[in-house]
Amino acid sequence: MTPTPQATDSISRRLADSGLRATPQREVVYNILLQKRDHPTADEVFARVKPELPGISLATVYNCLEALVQCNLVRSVNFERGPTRFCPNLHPHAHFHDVSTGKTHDIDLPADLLKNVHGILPDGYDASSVEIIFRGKASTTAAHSN
Amino acid sequence: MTPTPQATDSISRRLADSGLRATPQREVVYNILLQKRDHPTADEVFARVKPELPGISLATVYNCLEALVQCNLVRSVNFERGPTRFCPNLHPHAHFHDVSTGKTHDIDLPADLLKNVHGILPDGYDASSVEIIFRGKASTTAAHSN
DNA sequence: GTTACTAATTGGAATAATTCCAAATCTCAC
DNA sequence: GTGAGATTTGGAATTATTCCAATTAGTAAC
Repeated sequence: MTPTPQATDSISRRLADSGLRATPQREVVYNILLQKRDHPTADEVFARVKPELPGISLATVYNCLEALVQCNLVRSVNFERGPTRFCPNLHPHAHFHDVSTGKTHDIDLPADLLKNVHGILPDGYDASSVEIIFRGKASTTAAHSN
Repeated sequence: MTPTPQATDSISRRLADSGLRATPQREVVYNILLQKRDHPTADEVFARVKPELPGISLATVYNCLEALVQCNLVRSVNFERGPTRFCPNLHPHAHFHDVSTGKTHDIDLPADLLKNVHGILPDGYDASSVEIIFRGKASTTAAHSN
């Protein structure tokens, strides 16, 4: 649950690999995402970062999130209509959007299923990524993560 | 490819089933969606409807689309960031978003795969729907539909 | 360590998509 | 035909995001 000690190192490397610099703003934004994995919006990230970096601007938060997405440290998710949400990227996972709580849960995506899903594509379709989004209700016992 | 003759009947019934009225605007909007299944945005639908119904407003197009979605005649899809897109709902299908052309292709979703996908949900998660969105490139030979 | 170059940040303005609202209009049931 | 409620309309308002120009910060070469 606490950020890993080598997080700062890894973010530097990852950013550098994509030709981007590791700035304090980017590091703080990333750590905020790691701290509470509830798929926050850019606005929510902004609010959480401000106490730590009072001078930061919303535009910078957008920039940082974009940079983190670009270097594959973070994934962006879009549910219908609303603002884009962000999660630090681990292993392949689907998203379950609970319509009664509004919360989003990560659902582990087994490799073989991922393969089967790609298998439905006809010849000539070359998918670089696939996003799977469930909508429904999660019982309270299931709703521990968010 | 041409709208089915009984489309007007079926839309009336479907709307009524959801407690909604069948207005000329709703019928025209629905027929427009049937005529060209290229997943248009609300703006695009507006542009296509105007020649037929010059007095229609954009707000009404949004209202009509919402009504059609509500009674399950139409499905709304959201790719990252951009505006919501609409398709007349047939059988279960995934979406392939071609990043080079911007076009969206329907991908047939076999029942057994759909079942497998739902199978990854842990106990306590009850999904009412699932959306599968591929991103990538389609070869020109594959890209006949849009 | 300066210098010079480029990237990143900032705040505010601008844009895009959608929703809200109040007034006019239409529809259906009676 | 009248009345209640649904629908449409146009414009204003909102939300999320992007753009922009000016400043600041980081980096590499000397």
